[in-house]
Amino acid sequence: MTKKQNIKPTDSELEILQILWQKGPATVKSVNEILSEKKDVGYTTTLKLMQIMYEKGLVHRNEKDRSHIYTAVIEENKIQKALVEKLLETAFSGSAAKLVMQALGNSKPTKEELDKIRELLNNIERGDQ
Amino acid sequence: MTKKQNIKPTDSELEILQILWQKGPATVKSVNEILSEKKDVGYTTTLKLMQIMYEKGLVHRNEKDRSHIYTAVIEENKIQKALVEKLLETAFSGSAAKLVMQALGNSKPTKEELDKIRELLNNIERGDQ
DNA sequence: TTTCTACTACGAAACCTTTCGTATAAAGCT
DNA sequence: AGCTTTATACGAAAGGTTTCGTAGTAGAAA
Repeated sequence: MTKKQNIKPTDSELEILQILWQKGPATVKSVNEILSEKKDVGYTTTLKLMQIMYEKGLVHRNEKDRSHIYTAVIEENKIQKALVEKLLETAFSGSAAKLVMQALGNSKPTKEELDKIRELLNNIERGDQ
Repeated sequence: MTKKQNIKPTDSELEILQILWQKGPATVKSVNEILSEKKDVGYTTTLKLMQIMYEKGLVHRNEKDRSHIYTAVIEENKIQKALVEKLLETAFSGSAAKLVMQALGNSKPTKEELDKIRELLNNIERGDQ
């Protein structure tokens, strides 16, 4: 029986997960440093959030050293998938195409990205993957 | 001075907005009927939510009849745009292409949808629209 | 007119998220 | 040893969302 994995991080938790995905294992201190670059947040606030995330099983932590080292447990992909699915359901009535059009319509993808998407489209059509 | 329009509906509010977008103007009763098909929710809960949405300016209501008729004020597109932008920022580090791949990878778009997306890709590349 | 039904209004509880202050303790310094 | 620094732990407040019970009321039915 493995611990049930919570797949619905809050907004603040997501911000922290993003940092962990990007940096890899990190201490509260370093996460907070990055976090406070873009928002005004106290150290103990970040600490508390990360402790809660630990209780929820969103992160793992190594307590060997005095300053614990936290690691994201859930893969970035899984969260992305869940969030896209949720958005699809709650705001696009399940139409992925509509979501895609919105996303593309409001951004400036590079030629490379466009080509990658084309390739994916072709694969889907061929029934690949 | 027009009332400031709140662009961040909560999850429950979104569910209601979706119904209003789909059905057009509707009473609390009919919204609740649809809502309770997929979740267990009491009538007064839906009523309260819609009253709050009214206070926030998310919906408009016609009080002529005894059962008020509610209409979504915000356009579906605007919310979709805002939500996609938020998701892009909070979970995809701004990469629309990644989001698109996720959305497509986990759904089965029809040939028509695929073609529409291809067309959009071409337009973007040509610098159209 | 009285009763019944179908509404709205509203307060308050329950719950969740975010924030931060204070307590405590280990480690390093003098 | 005593003092300072740097951590964690934890409780609790503040604010927001969701839920629902109760009260009030207009209109229909008897």
